[in-house]
Amino acid sequence: MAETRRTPTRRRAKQSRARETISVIREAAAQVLLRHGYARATTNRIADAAGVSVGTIYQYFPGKDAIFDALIRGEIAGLKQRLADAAPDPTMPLGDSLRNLLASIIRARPEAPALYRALEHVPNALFRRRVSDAREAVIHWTREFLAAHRKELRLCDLDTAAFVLVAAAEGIAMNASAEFYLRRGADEVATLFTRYLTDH
Amino acid sequence: MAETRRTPTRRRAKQSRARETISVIREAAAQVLLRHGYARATTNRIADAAGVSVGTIYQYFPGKDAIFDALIRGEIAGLKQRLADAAPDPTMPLGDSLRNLLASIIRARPEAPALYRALEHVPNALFRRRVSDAREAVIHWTREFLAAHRKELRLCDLDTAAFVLVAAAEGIAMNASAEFYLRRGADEVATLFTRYLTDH
DNA sequence: GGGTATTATGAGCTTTTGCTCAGGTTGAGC
DNA sequence: GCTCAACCTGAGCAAAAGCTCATAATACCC
Repeated sequence: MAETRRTPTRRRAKQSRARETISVIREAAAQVLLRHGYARATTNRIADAAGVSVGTIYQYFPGKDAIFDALIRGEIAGLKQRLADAAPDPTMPLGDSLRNLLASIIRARPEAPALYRALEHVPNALFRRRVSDAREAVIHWTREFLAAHRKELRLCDLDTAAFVLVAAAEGIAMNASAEFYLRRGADEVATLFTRYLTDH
Repeated sequence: MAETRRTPTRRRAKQSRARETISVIREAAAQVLLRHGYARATTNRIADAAGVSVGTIYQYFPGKDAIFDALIRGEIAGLKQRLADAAPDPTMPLGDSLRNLLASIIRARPEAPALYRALEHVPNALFRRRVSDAREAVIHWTREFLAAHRKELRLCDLDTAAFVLVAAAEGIAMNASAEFYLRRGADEVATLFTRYLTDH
C-alpha cells in the first residue's frame, strides 16, 4: 500500500500465453473497479474475477496501483487515438465537425466514463497527474481545433473557450446515459457548443 | 467494512460539548478526505485530525462510512439551500438570473467541488444513490427555472435542456479553478448557457 | 460536595488486504 | 520424450484498518 515499492520491475511476458493473462487481468480489474469501486477492488478479488491466482498478478504488476495505472494509460491512449482519428478538417463547417467528433468519441467506448470516474480515485499522485495531464492535452487539442476554425468564431479568448468546452463535455459525458445519445443527445451538445462559439 | 453493521444506532448527543465534538469530527473527516482521498481516510487518521480518540468517533457514528454519509448529506442540504436562496425571479431577464445564480453558488463554498469529488467514491450503494438523487433534484429544479422563463426560450424540450445544463455546469464546476471565476469565468458560463437557451 | 448520566480515552482485538515464495504446471525447441 | 525456461498456484505472512470495551474524565443537578 506504500507509494514506492521495493520491487520496481517485474517479469516481462515472452509468450503469447502470458500476454493473454495480462490482458485478462486488466479487464478483470476494470470490471471489479466498476462493480465495487476502488476501495473494494482488492487484489484477491481481481485475481478471482480474472480466474487467475493472486501470485500471477504480481508476476507482471509491481503492485495493485500498477494495474490501474496500466488501465488508465490504456484509456488515455485510446481517447487520444480517437481524437486523432476524428481528423479536424478545417474545410468542413464547424457545426458538422463538432457533430462528427462527438459522435465518434461517444460511440467508441460507452463504458469509458464510468471507468474513468472510478479510476480517477486511485490514491496515487503520479496517477492523478496522468489524468489531469490528459485533460490538459485534450484542452490543448481543442484549442488547436478552434484555431483552425477561427474565422467562424465570435470570440477571441480561445484558451478560456477550450477549457469551458472540455469541462462541459466531460460533465455531460460523465452523466449521460446511452439513451441520451440515441435520442439526439449528441446533436444537442453540438448545438450547445456551436451557439456558444459562433453567431448562430 | 461490511455493508450492514451489527450496531445500527449510536449515542445521540445531549450536551453541547458532544455536538461540538461531532462537528469537529465531520470537519476533520472532510479535511482528511481532501488531503488523502477515501482509500487513505482511515478512522484513526480522522480521529487524529480531529484531536479526538478513535473511540469517540464510534460513540456517534456506527461506522466509517456513516461519517462520510453525514458529510454528503450536509453538502447536499447546503447546495439545495443555496438554490432555494437564489430565488428564481421570473421578472428578471434569464441571462441576469443565470449570472446571479452561478455567482452565488460559486462564492458560497469554493472547496465544495473537490469535496464532492472525493465523497463520490465512498463505496456504499445507499450513499451513491444519495448523490444521484441530489443531481436529479437539481435537474428538476433547473427544469422549473426554465419553465418560469419559457417565453424567452427557443427550445421546447425542457427535460433535455435541464439535463444538459446541469451536467455541463457540473463538469465546469469540477474542473474550474478559483482564478477562473475571478477572471470572468462565471460570465462565460452564463454566456454558454444563455446562447444555448435563447435566440441571442 | 456528592451522585449520576454523559462524554472521552486508547490499548489492543479482529478482520481485511497487499503481497511473497516454495513449489507445481506448461509447452516450445531439441 | 526430455529439458528447461517461462508461467502459474495459493496457503499464508506482515501490515494496516475497522472497531470494541473497560476505564477515566467531565458536566449537570440536587
